[in-house]
Amino acid sequence: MGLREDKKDRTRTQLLEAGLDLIHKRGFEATTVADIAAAVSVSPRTLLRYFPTKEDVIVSWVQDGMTIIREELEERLKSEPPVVALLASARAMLAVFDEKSRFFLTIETAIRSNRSISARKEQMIAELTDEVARILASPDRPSPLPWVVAYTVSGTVFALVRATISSWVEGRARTSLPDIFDTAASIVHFEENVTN
Amino acid sequence: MGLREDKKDRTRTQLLEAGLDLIHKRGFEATTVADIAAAVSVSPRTLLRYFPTKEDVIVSWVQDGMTIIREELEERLKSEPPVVALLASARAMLAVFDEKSRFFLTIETAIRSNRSISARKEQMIAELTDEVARILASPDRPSPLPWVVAYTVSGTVFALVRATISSWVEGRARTSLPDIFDTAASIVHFEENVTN
DNA sequence: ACCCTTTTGACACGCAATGCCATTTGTCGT
DNA sequence: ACGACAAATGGCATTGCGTGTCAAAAGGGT
Repeated sequence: MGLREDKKDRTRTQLLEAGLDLIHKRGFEATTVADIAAAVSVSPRTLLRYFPTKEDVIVSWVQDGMTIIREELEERLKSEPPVVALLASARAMLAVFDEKSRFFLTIETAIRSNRSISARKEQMIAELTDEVARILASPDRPSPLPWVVAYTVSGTVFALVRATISSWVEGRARTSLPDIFDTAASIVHFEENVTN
Repeated sequence: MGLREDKKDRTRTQLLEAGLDLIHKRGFEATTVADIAAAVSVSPRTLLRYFPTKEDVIVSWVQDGMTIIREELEERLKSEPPVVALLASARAMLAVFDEKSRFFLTIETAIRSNRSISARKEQMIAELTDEVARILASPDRPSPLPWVVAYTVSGTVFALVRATISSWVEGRARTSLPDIFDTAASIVHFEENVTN
C-alpha cells in the first residue's frame, strides 16, 4: 500500500499539528473541531474519524511516549529483571522528550490548560499502568509477579514519571528530565525479592 | 439557614443515589441527564447546577474518600512525620470504604464501565496528588520537602492506593482493603532522610 | 478503461452543557 | 400575617461534540 497510506499519514500529522497550534494559541474550548478541520481543509466528520474525541488531538502526542516505554520494556525484559527494566524504560522515554524539550513543554502546557485534556491523559496513564502490570504478572514470564506487586511496581514507576514531569514543568528544577527522574527514583526503593 | 439547606442536601443526595442506581443498571451512556433528573422530579437544568458534568454524579462518591484523606492528613501532620502520616491517612480511607465494601464495589464498577468517568476520577486523583505534594512542600511546615521529593512521595502513596483498589476489584485478592494496602506498602520503601 | 475497495463529505440527529429570564419558594423584618 | 427580598428552580434557546447513514470521490488491481 503506497499512496493511500501516505495520504492518511499526512492528514493525520497535519491535524495533529494544526490542532496543537490552534489550541496552543486560542485555548482548548475556544478552538472547535470545525476550526481544526478547516485549517487542514477537511470535514469535521473526517477529523473525528482520525481521532475519537477532540482531546485526542492533543493527547495523541502522549501516545508516542507510551510507545517508547512499551517497546523499550518488551526488549529489556528479555535480559533484565522487571523493576530495572521498567525504570530504564521510563528513563529512556524521558530522555527522548528531553531532546525535544521546547516542543514537549508546549504540549504539556496545552494539556495542563484544560481539565478534560488532563483527565484523558491521566486515564491513559492509568491504562498503561494496568497494561504494564499485566505484563509483569503474566504467567508466561519466567517469574511472574503477584498482581498486587506488579501493579504497585508499575504504578510507582509512573508516579516517578509524573513527579519528574511536574517538577520540570513547574520549573522548580532546571536540570534535564532524566536527571530529575534519577532524583525521584533515588527516593524510593523496592523490596529486594521484588527485584528478582 | 434551615429548610433551604436541608432541601438542597436532600435533592443532592437523591440525585446522587438515583444517578448511581440508573447508571449501574442501564450503563453510563444509556442513562441521560434527563433520566436522572426525572427520577428525582427535577429539571435537567437543576441537576447540572448541582453537578458540573454528568460524570460528577458518579465521581462525587470519590470526593468523600478524598475528604477523609485530606482531614486525616491535616490532623496527623501535626504529630507524625509526613510519610508516616500520609500512609496512615490513605489506609484510614481504605478502612472506611472496606466497611461499605458492597457499596464501594458498585461505585468502582460504574467507574470502570466507562472511559469518561474513569478519566475524571484519574484526574481528580492527579489533582489530589498535586495538592498533597504542595502541603508536604509548603514552606510553613517545620521541614518542608523539596518539590520533587514531595511529589514523589505523594504520587507513590496514591499508586499504592490504586494498586490496592485494583487488586481488590479484580478479585485477585480476597482480603480486606487495608490488608492489601499493607502488602503493597511493604514492597516500597522511602529513603530514610525523607522520613524525617 | 474497468470494477472494487477505501476514504471522504454532507446531512441529520441525540445529548451534554451554558446563558438568560421568568417563576416559584424559602427567609426575614415589621 | 404580610410583604419585600434573596435564592433556587424551570423553561427556552443555543452551541458544540460525537454518531449513524449514505452518496460521491479517490486509489488500487486487472
